[in-house]
Amino acid sequence: MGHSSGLRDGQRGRLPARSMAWPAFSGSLTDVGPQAVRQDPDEVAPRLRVRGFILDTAAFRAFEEERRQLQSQTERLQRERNTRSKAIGAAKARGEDIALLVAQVGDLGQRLNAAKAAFNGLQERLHRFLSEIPNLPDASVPEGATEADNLELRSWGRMPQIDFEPLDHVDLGAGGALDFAAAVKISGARFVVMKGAAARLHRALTQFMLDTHVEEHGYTEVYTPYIVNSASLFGTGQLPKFADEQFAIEGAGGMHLIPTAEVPVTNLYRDVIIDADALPIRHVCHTPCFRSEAGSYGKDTRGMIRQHQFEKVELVQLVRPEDSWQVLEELTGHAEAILKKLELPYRTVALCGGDLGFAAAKTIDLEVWLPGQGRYREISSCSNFLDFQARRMMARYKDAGGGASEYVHTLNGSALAVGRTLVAVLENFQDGAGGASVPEVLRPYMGGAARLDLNTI
RNA sequence: GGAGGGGUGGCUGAGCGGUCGAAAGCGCUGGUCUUGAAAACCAGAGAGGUGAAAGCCUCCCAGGGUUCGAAUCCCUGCCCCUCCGCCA
Repeated sequence: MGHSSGLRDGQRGRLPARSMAWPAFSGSLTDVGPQAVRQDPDEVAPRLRVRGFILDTAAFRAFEEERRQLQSQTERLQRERNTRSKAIGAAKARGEDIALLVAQVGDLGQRLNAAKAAFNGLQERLHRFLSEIPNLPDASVPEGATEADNLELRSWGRMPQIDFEPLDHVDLGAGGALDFAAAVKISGARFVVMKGAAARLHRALTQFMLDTHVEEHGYTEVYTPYIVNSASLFGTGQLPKFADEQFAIEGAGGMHLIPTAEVPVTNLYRDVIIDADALPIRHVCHTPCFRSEAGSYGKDTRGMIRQHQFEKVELVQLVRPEDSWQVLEELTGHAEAILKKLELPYRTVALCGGDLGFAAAKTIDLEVWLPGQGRYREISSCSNFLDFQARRMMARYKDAGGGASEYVHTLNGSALAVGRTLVAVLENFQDGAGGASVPEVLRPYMGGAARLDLNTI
């Protein structure tokens, strides 16, 4: 314990890369982040292979060897400078002539600067190398490369009895309720304009989800900025590796549109030592999410399944390490509760290693049944990050009695993606007459209406 | 947008370019005292890197510069505060 491997100190979590702290390593090899690489690359490499990440242990060893050499050289010169300067100061205090001493220093400063530059350059490359290593998957994560290898855990609900050919949401909204053409004109592909009943349904879903999590699941609602700095994106793991997937704001010094509320909400606790009594911390937050969808060309181009802008109600928890697996189950249950209340059939799957996000140790997806497409589609993703994000952002907790601070564990999950939920409601509750019935729980949010007319806007 | 003032350890707040990693107070930890607590008194304690260890090296917002030597001087950036202007 207390063992640490920070690359740079006193500069925690700030970008650019040069000034970012590498979070410390302070635990056993079990269930720690890639920092364990520094302890035992050979132990970590096979575990990373489960998610398809090949750890270049040879490169790492080369880095370490160079680091060792440059660091000791730099520190030796620093020590010499300190010693000589102190001697000069002491001589001066005694009123002696210091000219000779100063002359003896020679080109020490030059040599030190050169050594420092070499060391800093190495540090930067090493830091980049380490910060692009994903979290270690939990032992329970199934092997596999793609979505097809995900493991179905359970399913809930009954498929709707539709005695006509079900339409998908694009056709259901073709009367203008979902206006993709308008969105193309004012923005471009992968956007939607919702009108009339659809727009109201979208708002109703959001309010319903927020109210449920606040009133029934004990979450505290937060409202956050939709634009964040790079340090925040580093903290949750979107940077440096996934810059392409974010929308950066030009000329704004590293500001980005948020890809998910996870970023601003989790980063509320960046560089914070939380009172242990305050745990668990539970936040629910509704935000738009912005994703460039780079690399998904040709994928889900029809409809509003994959958009550059969508709304999401997100659950975020910060918990004591020993509680995080239990909390993953609970948090997933909170997301499931929304689907159940909406009477939407879904199934639960454990993501395989290859499908796992960068920062997650384990992820459970909820997939809702879409009659219009005749398949299940992801509508929520609930993950345990263990201390991976906490290390990146220095989010720690401390017991009241003092003692060392420890990293919290962070979790989050969509509950739910609002746009996809709207799609699911329209497709599952379509009535074959250009409309859809409104799930009971939503009616109070829809002015009591029991049916949506999608053709009148 | 304009004009000023600032960023020092958990907090408040000192700090002539040379034993300053940094005074003091508060808070914190341990002890004495007390039935217990409070008060009082005494003692202790920053974070990190590296190394088997001794030790050595960083860190006074960040980056750069001047200097034998920078918390202290200079430049740039970021952030905060006050006033003016504009504004949902």
